[in-house]
Amino acid sequence: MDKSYSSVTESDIYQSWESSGAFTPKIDKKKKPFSIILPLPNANDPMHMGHALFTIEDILIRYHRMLGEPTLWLPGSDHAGIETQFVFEKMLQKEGKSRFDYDRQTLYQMIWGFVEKNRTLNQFQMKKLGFSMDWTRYHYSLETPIVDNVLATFKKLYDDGLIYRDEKIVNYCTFCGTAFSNLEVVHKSVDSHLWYFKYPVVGQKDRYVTVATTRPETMLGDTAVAVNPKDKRYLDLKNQKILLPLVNREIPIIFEETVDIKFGTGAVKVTPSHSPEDYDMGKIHGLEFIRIFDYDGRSNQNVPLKYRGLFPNQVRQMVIDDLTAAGLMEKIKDYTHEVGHCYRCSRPIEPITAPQWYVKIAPLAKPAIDAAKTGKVKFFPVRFKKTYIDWMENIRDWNISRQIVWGPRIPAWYCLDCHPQIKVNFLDKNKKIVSGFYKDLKGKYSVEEIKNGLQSLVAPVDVSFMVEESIQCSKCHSSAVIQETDTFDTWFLSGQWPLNTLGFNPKDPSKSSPDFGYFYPTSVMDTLWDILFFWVARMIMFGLYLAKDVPFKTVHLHSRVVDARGQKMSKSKGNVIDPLVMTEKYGTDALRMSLVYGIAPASDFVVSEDKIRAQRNFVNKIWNASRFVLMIIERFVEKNPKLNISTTIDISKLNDDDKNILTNLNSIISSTTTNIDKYRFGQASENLYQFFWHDFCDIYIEKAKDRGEDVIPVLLTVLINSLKLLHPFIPFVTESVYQILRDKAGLEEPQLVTASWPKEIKL
RNA sequence: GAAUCUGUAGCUCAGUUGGUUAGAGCGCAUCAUUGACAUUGAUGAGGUCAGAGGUUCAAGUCCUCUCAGAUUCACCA
Repeated sequence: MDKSYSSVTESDIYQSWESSGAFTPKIDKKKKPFSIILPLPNANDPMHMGHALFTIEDILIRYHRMLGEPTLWLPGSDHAGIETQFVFEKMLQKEGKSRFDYDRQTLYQMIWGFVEKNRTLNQFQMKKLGFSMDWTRYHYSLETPIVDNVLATFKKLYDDGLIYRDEKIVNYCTFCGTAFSNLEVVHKSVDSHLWYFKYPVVGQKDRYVTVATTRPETMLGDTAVAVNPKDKRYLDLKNQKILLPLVNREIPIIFEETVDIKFGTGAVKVTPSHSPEDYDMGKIHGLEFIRIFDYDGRSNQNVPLKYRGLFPNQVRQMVIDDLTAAGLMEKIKDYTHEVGHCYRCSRPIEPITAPQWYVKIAPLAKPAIDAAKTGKVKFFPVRFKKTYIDWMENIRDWNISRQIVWGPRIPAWYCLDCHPQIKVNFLDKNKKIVSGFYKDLKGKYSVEEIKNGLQSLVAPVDVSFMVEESIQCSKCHSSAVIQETDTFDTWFLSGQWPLNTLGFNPKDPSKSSPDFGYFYPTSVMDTLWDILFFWVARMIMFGLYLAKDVPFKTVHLHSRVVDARGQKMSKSKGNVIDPLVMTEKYGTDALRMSLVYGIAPASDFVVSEDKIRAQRNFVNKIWNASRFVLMIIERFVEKNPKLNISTTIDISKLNDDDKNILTNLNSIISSTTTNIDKYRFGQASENLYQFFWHDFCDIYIEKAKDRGEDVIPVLLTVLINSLKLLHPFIPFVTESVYQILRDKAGLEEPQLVTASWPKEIKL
């Protein structure tokens, strides 16, 4: 609202709504509820245009509230594991520090404090945008009861045999210091080269096998060369060995059908510890796994001395130089290929073997696929159903462990006395980093000192663990028991969000809160399509697994906001339009309207200041038209101080103009209702705009200027019904106008936010 | 490599199950208006709906192909 028109501010109106209790639904078993769980924003993140699109949810919520349904919009915010830690580490970096300067308890406390400072900011901002959320039911993902539930879910999965540890090849970012799921890897096309190396065959002078590779540096970890058994060029190499150059290790030649005869030379160097395909080959052929890069990104003791302690690109150059010098470089060709990059820091991902925690996903995915196929969960737009099912049918086991601090730790405990081969990293009393195997450190450091200064531990996959917290080992009764330092993938927690925010009890579902029984499954999950797999799919799986029902009946995927050049808005590109700046400049109503006006579902759409300005003019129009109606009423009251204002329409007294506008009103009531029901917000807002501005203002009101007081009932009826229809889109101005009208014309309903949705008028 | 989406007025985009002269906002032109309107109103110009073929009484809308662009998924050296 343009502030110059009224002394009532948007925040006054918001407060009056909130304090009236309008946002807090009352459970009424006789009525069907309507509920939406807010896609939880990151707690440390200020709002951007993407969040402003929650306007769509507010439209649904306000509409259903006006229909008289007990309506819940449940807000919350997420600790956002890796995202937040990444932001925090950037701050540390500016101070010349790093995460390695702190033990994990201290680091956790520091991040906690950082998030607490920012956590209320986006709440304030959501209120600015007029979102009618039930703040009495607000949740934060690290609240103790929520975390307890998440840990209980882990326990249940474990008891059901769906949790396991394995040392597979994972997507590891050595800069972020953690593994990622496949979804978190961004594939980018990179211009590089194919290097052709000659590997000598053992015992055969001048017989070489030439391999082609994009990653020369990994050759130090080769443990085989693979050729296709049908490849005639290599038939003589059965049972022969290769002498790996630079390393002088004898490695076998294996025959593997998956090797493409046509690619390169048809011979592949095999590095099982640093390539996903080679890992599979290594498993099938029982090859040696030699990991040559450590989790800090540097080469380790598994390579010859001169190559140790270096980053991959440094090793690459040395290997190329040394092979060239040895006359083993056959040729170098240009080659473009896809390389995985960290979605967080954009550095190349190092495929690396590491022990991780996994969820067996197939048993969870199956019911979630069925739910989509049978329509228990509906998708809008429907094309996303196919995307969802395709993805779910090809899903792989879910790596839920992250080697970061910020987030709940995986509830598993190891006994260091039973498993002295566990490696620990910690800060000693003097704050110096100590790394090593427990068996070597045992005499020198107490368990307490290790625990207090702990940064991380690495436990081989064959060690046993306990899933109940205890002070003693259940086998040897040692008190050297230490908790896993891996934390959960954020989505493991947020995947259970609808359950946990509504008070589901995973230990005993019958003891869940009344909210859960009433509001679950929720009505709609509205979110951006880019977290369909990350979040929506996981919520469906967890919902069905834990509560035996889907978490929401409809998934509505909304559009993505892009800039005028079609680019995704992001801080690093500097093309962000700040919704709060727009709110200040043009009013919240104008911003909201511009976010839904004329948009198609789930396609990118452009927000520009022009568009917002156009909607500001519309909001002004509403204000001014209302002022005109008020003026007519005031004149009437001056002349007839003792008469009441009537909104009752006497059909026999209507002229053609009256009949026309009322017919149009009826049709806009019915079209707006179906358009919102079918998520056609763009159409709904366009029709309303057209009706109000042209049918009502330009035609009816213009003609009304020449008429007497008899115009008042129709004028008021159309205005009030229009305000109601517009209210979900344009809440502030409509409410403020309505309340003035209420006082002048003696209307019954106290506020628009809880007023009844219009019904067609009988003519 | 697989899948999906997009191509409609100068710009940004709507167009629901195929149905009369294809719509909006911004911009542009002309006129009017400053007594609801930090303006607004009236009128108008501007489109072979990417291209080709097909189905149909009827296609922007359905089918096939071509061209152009975007995105997502994917372990190919």
